Order: sequence, then structure tokens, then C-alpha cells
Amino acid sequence: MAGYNHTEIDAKWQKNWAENQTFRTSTDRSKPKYYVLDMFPYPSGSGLHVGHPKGYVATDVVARAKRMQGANVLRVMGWDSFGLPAERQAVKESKHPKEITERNVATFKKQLSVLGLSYDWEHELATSDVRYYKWTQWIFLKLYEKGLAYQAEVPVNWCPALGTVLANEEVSEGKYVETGDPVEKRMMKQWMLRITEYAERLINGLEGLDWPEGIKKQQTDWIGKSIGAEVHFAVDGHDEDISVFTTRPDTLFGGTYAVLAPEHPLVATVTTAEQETAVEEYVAEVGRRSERDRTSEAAVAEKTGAFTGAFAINPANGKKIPIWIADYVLASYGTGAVFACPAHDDRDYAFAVKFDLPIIEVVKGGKEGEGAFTGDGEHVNSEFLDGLRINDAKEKIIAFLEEKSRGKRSVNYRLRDWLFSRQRYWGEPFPVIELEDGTVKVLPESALPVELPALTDFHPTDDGQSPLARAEEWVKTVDPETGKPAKRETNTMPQWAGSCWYYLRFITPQFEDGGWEPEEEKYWMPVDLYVGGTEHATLHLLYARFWHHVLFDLGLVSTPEPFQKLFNQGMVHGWSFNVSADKDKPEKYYYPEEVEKKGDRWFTKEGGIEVFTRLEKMSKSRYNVVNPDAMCEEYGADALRLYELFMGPLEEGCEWETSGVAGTRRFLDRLWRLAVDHVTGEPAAKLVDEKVENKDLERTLHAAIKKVSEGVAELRFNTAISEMMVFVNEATKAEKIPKAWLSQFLLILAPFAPHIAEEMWNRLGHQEGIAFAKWPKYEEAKLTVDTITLAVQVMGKMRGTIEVDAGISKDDAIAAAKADATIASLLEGKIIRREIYVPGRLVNLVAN
RNA sequence: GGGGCAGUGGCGAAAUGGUAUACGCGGGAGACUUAAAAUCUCCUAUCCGUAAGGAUGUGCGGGUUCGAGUCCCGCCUGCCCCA
Repeated sequence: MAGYNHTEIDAKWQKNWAENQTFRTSTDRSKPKYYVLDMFPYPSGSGLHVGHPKGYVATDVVARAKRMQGANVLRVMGWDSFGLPAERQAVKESKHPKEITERNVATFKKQLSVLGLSYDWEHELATSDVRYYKWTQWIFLKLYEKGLAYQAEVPVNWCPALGTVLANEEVSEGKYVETGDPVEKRMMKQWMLRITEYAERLINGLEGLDWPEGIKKQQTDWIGKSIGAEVHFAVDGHDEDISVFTTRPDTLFGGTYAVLAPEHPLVATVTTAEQETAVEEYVAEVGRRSERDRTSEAAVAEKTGAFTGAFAINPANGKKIPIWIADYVLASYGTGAVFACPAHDDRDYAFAVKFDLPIIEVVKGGKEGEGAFTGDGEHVNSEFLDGLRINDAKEKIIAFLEEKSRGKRSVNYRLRDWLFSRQRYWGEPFPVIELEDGTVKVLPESALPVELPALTDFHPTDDGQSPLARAEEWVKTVDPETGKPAKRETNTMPQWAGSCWYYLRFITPQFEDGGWEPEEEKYWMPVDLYVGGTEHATLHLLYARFWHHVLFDLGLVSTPEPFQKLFNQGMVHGWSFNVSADKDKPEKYYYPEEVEKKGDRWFTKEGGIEVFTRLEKMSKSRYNVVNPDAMCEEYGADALRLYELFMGPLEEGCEWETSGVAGTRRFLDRLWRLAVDHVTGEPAAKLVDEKVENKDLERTLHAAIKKVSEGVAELRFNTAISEMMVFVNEATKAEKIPKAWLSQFLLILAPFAPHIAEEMWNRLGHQEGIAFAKWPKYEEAKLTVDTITLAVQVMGKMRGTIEVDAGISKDDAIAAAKADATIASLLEGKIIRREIYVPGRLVNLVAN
């Protein structure tokens, strides 16, 4: 037998941990706590691929090491189990989404179980569990009571063919991205959450967090704070004013036209009779395109628009300027209207050129014919602003507008209120009823939970209502406070709702008197380490922070921010094979086993069609998924765990190569043979009880302890693993290995490869398991060497090396370098200008 | 279009401003074996050279420095996120 029997050993220790409840969360409150959390998965139908466990293994290593270092660790896993895919699958299979979800959860759990992750499964939760969503509804009541939840008529993406509303991400070029069915804008009454009220707090709260700077920036940009002014333009011949928001009120004198968003309520009012047809046509055309398309095209495409025939009065100088409508102005940003200063704004400039509108320079510094000048400079053509620079000009014009009551200082955010309802079945029902007189009421806490009714048809209704509208018995209810007849709200909450607070529920998932037990919350929060992908940078992480801030304001949680340290693991890519050479237009995919390599090119085995290989995100549809359970079966959980982290830095994307798992497996086999004779299965002869004099081996042991300890603290695992490999390589070459050294090594290996570590630890005679054994400390003295190799450079060029005593002085080192025959010959006839000695590293002789 | 990250051997990658390529994969040679697998040992950036040795080399072009993969300026390419 060349290696160890992973099938037996993995199963043995997984059973042992389960039976002994090894990873049960401790109730000892005297120890320091450590809450390490994975972004919990949506249990999709396709199961896990090897990309998922990368983050989970990383957190598991941290969790296991922290336990050994004396911390109380909370390590849990659960399911973000409400969501559209399960509902669609349910329709396809004529089953209930609950059944689909349970099946998927079972698959995920089974796949995870073979990895030996040290979760406390007693804390498992699922957002679609009524015991969970009861409290999601309860938080909604809190938000409502605080005035942060309201209903509003808002434009939504309505797809008539599907009879449903779609998310912005699902719409491109006016079509549903999957089927190509047309999508239109429709006004519908929706629940909204006033996240904008927390915009400022969500920016400021980022400051003290140990998060990647890039993510902080993304959130700040997403919130998009801009300081400027609101300016009121009178409309010639009408009573109404047009309010515009601008970040550049200083350029008001350069304003040569005004633009309304096509959806702006004043469009119909101000449009003149002769312009009516053109305006109506344009509005209809814009309605076919999503806002996302509009803004993305705005940067590159030709500007479009229509003249309303009306004129506004520029409050700065009283001049009449034409009012246009154009889709580069969004109804939902600012006031849905702008004044355009083409000389100093790129989009306004492009529009002015297209429609031949005047361009007036008001800030010096630009060059004629070269587009808009957006830099700072002296103001011109601006009456009382002339000579001022941007900031001073802004102050002065705002003071002017405020005095004339034509405007005021204003802060605007790009962030919009959160559209919080979906016309779906498989989500949290709102704890809301509507009385016959139209009064909308939230239910009292005592009426929770509002359970999802049993249903068999999960299609949306033809008139755009949620499938829940079909549950007539359920919809018909009475107001529990007055006994009056009422109807239930039939929309459900979006998938983000459940994931907004699951980290709180994880603390005490069975608690029945609240969402979480307050004392336990105080002990465990905040989350010390949160690991997941960057795709959640703005949505999930912003929504969760918003809820948490609200809960903090209500005194329900003890910390203002939920996630102290955030770490983003990179994505795992796999090689896919497609008949199309164009990566943006994939056609038929083939499984890796269906293709073969001939020379540098790839062909299908059957038919010999040429296919093109490319690295892509792993997904079932690309036929490039590698399953973790298959890897565990063939190579063992420990080899897979090691490879997941050995591939490269955790935060970077990486490519999956199954041969790499074979490599980490070889490493484990080599380690195994240090302790177990691979022929007899008896303890290896080279393993000894007595002390051994082998400074090199001892040094690699301490170097590995150091590197792994640092790696765990900083989530740098790939180099930590290579350092452990160096030790095993060195030990393989040694004649004798003290048991004590191997035991120390097993301690640092245990978080990475817990199964083999437990087994070997046990075989070395340790009675207690390794999971809570004390973490070893490295000794600085053991890291030193007697002789070192110094590099010798002449004029900064490498010219040789010399072996010297580790403690050599500068003078001796330089003398030794000069004494070297090669160096001496190079120095002949030259004058040494400078001598540089970097202790332990090199000597550089500058001579000419 | 904006932002972020990255570009180093055949491949994944490593390098507090100090011997570029640790560790792993792949490849080669040898040992063991009847043989193969497995294992162990050694070699493996490129070019010139029989060799000793030399030259070149971290996407491209400049710069700072005794010394640059690393710092600065200007580009090119790729990936991710946002629009």
C-alpha cells in the first residue's frame, strides 16, 4: 500500500466528531469568542462544484486553528432557500417549491458532509423555514413602525409573455434575456424600503471596518453621494416650476437648455401642440428600454431626444432656454430634470452637438472643439461669478439662489429606495392586510407568522399579481384587531430579505421569543470574519448593513455594524470545450471526457469536430463542473481541502486542475509513510522516541509553524502549505524523526487536513483528539542557521556567492567577498567607490 | 465609458527594494522490480559553448536607486465589478 486509506479514515473521524459532538458551540463565556461566517449558499438544483468549498475550507481552517488557539468558535451553515429558481423548477416538475428546496438542501448537505467541515449543525437554519421567516416578517414590522417601509406606484419591468415582473438584471435591450420576450415599463404598487434615509450612515459606517478597500469603494460609489444644489426654473407661460438637481450650480450661466426625463410628470403639461406627436413617439420608444440600457448606452451611443416646444427661464440671468426631453436623464435620479451646460458636461456636450444647441463657455481652461471641459478654472461669462474658481462660485451662486428663493443647497444620493416586493410565491409573505375601505394595515406581532398557503399553481396571474392571489381562502381574512373583513397582501419579499439578518439567527436559531437571544447576541456579535465572493459587494452587504443599522437604532442589537472583517475569495474557473471559437457567442458545449487533444488543438472523440477550450466560471450549462464529492471519493477530503487552498492566493481567481489534487494527495501519502511503514502497516522504523540532532529538519519544522500561524491570521494559505511540504520533504530524507517533532507538525496540519491529522495523532499515542489540542509556538532561535550564503555583486551585477559564518560583520563580509578569486579578478585595476553590505543577504562592490 | 485586480518557466504559482522562479503540476534521467505501477534520488527559464563559463530574462517604453518583479511616469493586454 503506497498511501493511507482515506475512505476508511475520513469516515472514521467524521463519525467520531459527530458522535462526540466535537464542534458543538461552547457555552463557556469566559473564553474569547470568534464568529467566523461563510456567505450561506442558495441551494440550487445543480449542487456544489469545487468552487464553493474554497471559501468554506478557508473558514474551516481558521475556525479549527482558532479553537486550538483557545478561542470559542461559532461556525455554522445554513440555506438561503427562498428564491425564484426553485419556483420555476416546481412549475417544471409539477411539485411544490418546498419539496424542490428540501431536495436541493439534502444534496448540498450531503456534498458538504464529506469535506469534514467543522460546522455545528445544531445551528443550521433555512430562510424558507416558517420558524425563520416569522422573524423576517417581525423585522419588517419594525421597519414599518419606524417609517422605513411604504407603498408606492413605481415603474417595473413587466413581461406580458411570462405574465410577471422581472428584475433589472433580467432585462436587456427591452427583452427578457433568457427567452427574448419583450418587456415593458408598467406602473405598479410596490413595497419600498427607505434605505436612502440611511445613506449617510452607510457611508460613514464603513470607516472602522476591516474590509477590502475595493469593496468599501464600491459601496461608497453605489450610494453615490453628491453635494450640489436644487435650482427652480420657471416655465414660460406656466405656473409650475421645474426643479433640477445639479452638482455644478456654478455653471448655471452656461445653461443653454433644460432636459426632462421622458417620464417626468411635467412633460405632458409643458409640451406644445405642434410638438406633441414627436414627444409622444419618443416617450413610447424610451419605454421599451430598461433604465440599465439607457445609462449604459448614454456613455457611448448617439444622443436621442425631442423638443417639447416649451421654454424655461434661467434664474441666473433670466434668459429663455428650450426644454427638451431625453433618455439620458433618469426620472429616478435627483429630480428627474437637469439644466444642461454643454461647455462643461460631456453628455450635455454630445447632446448639444447632435441637436445644434448653443454652447457657452463659463469656465476657462478648455480648448475649442475638444468637447466639454470639466476641470477647474476661472469663471467667465458669468456676471458676478467671473474670476472665481469652482468652489467659490458654487457658494456664491447658491447664496444668490437662496436669496431669490430660486434654489437651495442640496445633497443627492445615487442610491434609491429599495423595491421590496416581488410577484412570486416562494418568498416571505408580508404581514400586511388591506381593509375593504382600502386601508393598509400591518398585522400585530401576535399574528405572526403569516404562513405561505398550500398552492399547486405557481404561475403568476394574468393581471400581474403574485401566484398567492390564487389562494383565495388565504387572501380572505379578518383584521385581528377589529374583526373587520380584509385581504392579505399577496406580494412576497425579495430573496435579499432572508439573508439580511441570518447571521443574527445563527447565534440562537431555535430561540422562540425573538429573532435572537439578546445576551448571546451581545457575546457573539459582530461577525469576526465574513468570507464570500465579491458579487455581493453592493447588494447583499449593503442591504444587510442597512437592516443592522436600523436594528441597532432600535436597541435590538449591540453593534452598529454586523461584519467586522470581510474577505472575498476568488472564483474557481474550469476549462470548457465549445464548438464556437468566439468566447462571447458560445454554442454547443462538450464534457471534458468527450474531447481529446491532437497536437495543440481539441476535437470531439466522436465525429472529430474541432472544439475550442476556454477558462470559464464553473457551471452546469458550460459542462465544466468538477464535483467536490467525486474528488473526496478519489483523493480523500484532506487532499481536496489542501488543493483548494494551495492553488493560489485565496482572494484571486484560479483555474481548477485535477492533477493538482493528486499532488496534495502525494504530499499526504509521503507524510503518512513517515509514521507508518507502507509495506507492513506497522509504525515506521525511522520514527523514534529519543531526541535527534538534525538542525535542518528542526528548522524547517519551526519555519512551518511560523508560516502556518501567520497564514491563518492573514488568510494566506498557499505559501503556508508549501512550507509544510518542505518539512515533509526534509523529513523523508532524514534517517530518524523524533515523535515529538512529528506531533508538532500534525498540530499545524490539523486545520487543513483534519482526518489524517487525527488518525496519525492517535497512532502516535495521544489520547485526546487533535481538534482542541494546543497550538504550537515556534522558537526564533530554532530558525537560525550557522553558515549563510552571501550574494556578491560588482556594480550591482551578480558575480558569485560566498559561504560565511551567519554572524559575520560587515568588514569581514566585504573582505571575504574581495578575497574571492572571481571577484578579485573583476576588481583588478578598478577603484572601489562604495561598499554595500546587506546583513545575511549580499555584498555589493561599486567600482570603476 | 468608470472603477478594481492582475500580467513572472511548458503550467498553477513564490519572492521585507537585495542570489528571480520556493512549493506543486507536467517532462527527463537513474535506483528498486522478472516487468509495470507505486516509491526514492537527481535534473528541468532562454540563448551561445564540448566544457569551464558567458549573455539574456518578471507584458511594452522611460525614470529613481549601488541594486527594481517590487517604487514613480506613460502605454498594451486580460479578468472581475459597476454603468
